[in-house]
Amino acid sequence: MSIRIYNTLGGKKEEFKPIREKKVGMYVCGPTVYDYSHIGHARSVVVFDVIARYLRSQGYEVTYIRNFTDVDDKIIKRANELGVDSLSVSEKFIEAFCKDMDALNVQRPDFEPKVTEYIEEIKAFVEKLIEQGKAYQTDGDVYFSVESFSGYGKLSGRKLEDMEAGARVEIDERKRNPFDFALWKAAKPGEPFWESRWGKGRPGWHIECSAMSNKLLGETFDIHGGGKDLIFPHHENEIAQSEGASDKTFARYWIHNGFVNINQEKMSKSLGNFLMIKDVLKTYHPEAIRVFLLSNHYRSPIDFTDKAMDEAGAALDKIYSLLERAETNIGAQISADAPGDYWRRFCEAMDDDFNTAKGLGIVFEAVRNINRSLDENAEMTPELKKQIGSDGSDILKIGSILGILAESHQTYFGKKKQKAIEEKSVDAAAIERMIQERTEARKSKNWARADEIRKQLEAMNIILEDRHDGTVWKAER
RNA sequence: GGCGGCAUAGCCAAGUGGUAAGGCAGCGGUCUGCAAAACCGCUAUUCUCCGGUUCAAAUCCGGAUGCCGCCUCCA
Repeated sequence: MSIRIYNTLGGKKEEFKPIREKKVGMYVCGPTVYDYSHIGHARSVVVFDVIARYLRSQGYEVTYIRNFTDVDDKIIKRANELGVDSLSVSEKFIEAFCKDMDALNVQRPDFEPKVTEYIEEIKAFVEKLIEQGKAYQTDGDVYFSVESFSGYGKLSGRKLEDMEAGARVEIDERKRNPFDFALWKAAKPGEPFWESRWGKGRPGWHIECSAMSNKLLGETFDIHGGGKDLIFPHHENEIAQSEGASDKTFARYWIHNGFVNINQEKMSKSLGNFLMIKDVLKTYHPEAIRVFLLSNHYRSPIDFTDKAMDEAGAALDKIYSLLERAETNIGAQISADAPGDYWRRFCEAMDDDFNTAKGLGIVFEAVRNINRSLDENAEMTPELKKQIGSDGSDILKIGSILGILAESHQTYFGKKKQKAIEEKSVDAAAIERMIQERTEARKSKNWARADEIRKQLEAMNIILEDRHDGTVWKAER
């Protein structure tokens, strides 16, 4: 079974064939670190995290790279606002980014290159383009000449002639074509700079990805990803530079994820509705965030609402509850191994352009079927135990790709209780005492007292479940 | 102005030629002292609308309407 990927370059699904058998080079554009990361960054990072995990599960040896842009106008601006140097701004937000992504159970890429660590490679790349006559220098700036690259516009489906009518680009007399873009920018007073043949300056925005991917993955690699907004101009320009310099295909498969909207509105500075990951994490379990992000196809827009997040949380509860029930019934811990039918169907969904939404549907089918099996069979026969262990194992294996179900159900529900205790200032010991009293009341068939206690707890957002082996409590969402 | 995407039940959503996954909410039922949880059943004869191709279309083609994104160093 082969994997099919929707390639932005060409605009259709294609069978995925890596350059080297069973090896994949993947480069994803990371953040410009001038602020905390928002939920949109989370989507991009989670989507490509899942893609990397899935490819590895299918036997590919993946070299996954995600860069940090740590020199940039916005970082300099922020540094000036704060009265610190730009390096301390970028370091601070790189650290914050890593903290957020660790919280979201994102696996670290193999390399996380920073622009400031690849200045020599970038200068050499620019030099090469100048030698080839594809870039030119004016004052201390160096520009790439878009007209030197005949394929310019092939990724975004634009033509230079058409775009000139747009008139949204300021005319810079020093550029030969308004769409020429900076490879190297001369330093203004007070800006960070590196010495170069063209004077003191710093890299332009696009060149870093070309230089770093070239160094780490070679002139041609398999997958290049990022948010949809990067298609133009960023990725278009990367192609122009890289293919201009090497005369070879740059990246073979271009994958772009859709945006996250907030209550049907685009996140934007004017609306001031940027939703930071660190803030969302205060309210929702990180795995619920992943479930939410993966419940739509990665290319579609997705709408962040409290309702959608509550549903994602409920979905996660449902899966963990099933795992708890299954382990209790078979009297053993379930581990992710011995792939079965659900896993096979999950892989079919993922093979079709990483359809995580369909994959999650398969998880719920498994959950329902196992629950039914447990409802219908009072006797736990060895065969039944084996079946449930195997199906549960599929769920965990799928979870290991989606990056969910990484906790034990004890930890998961324990944390939920803990959170309820802290946030709603309930007293766990008091709850236990009340439950104890209710249990006594029930034994003596004092239903009125039993119901009264339950009502009291309900008022504290505590829900009771009377099970065969005792009463347990849960915090209402 | 140029380019691209989307439109599936009350809500979210998968489905790219073979007769509508899954989740949430709702209603009815099983279980329960009563609940909760879980399960079962019901809830789109139909996929924005109009044409066309085909034995067959939510799926392909043309058109209409509506919504959205990019063309601004926003993932």
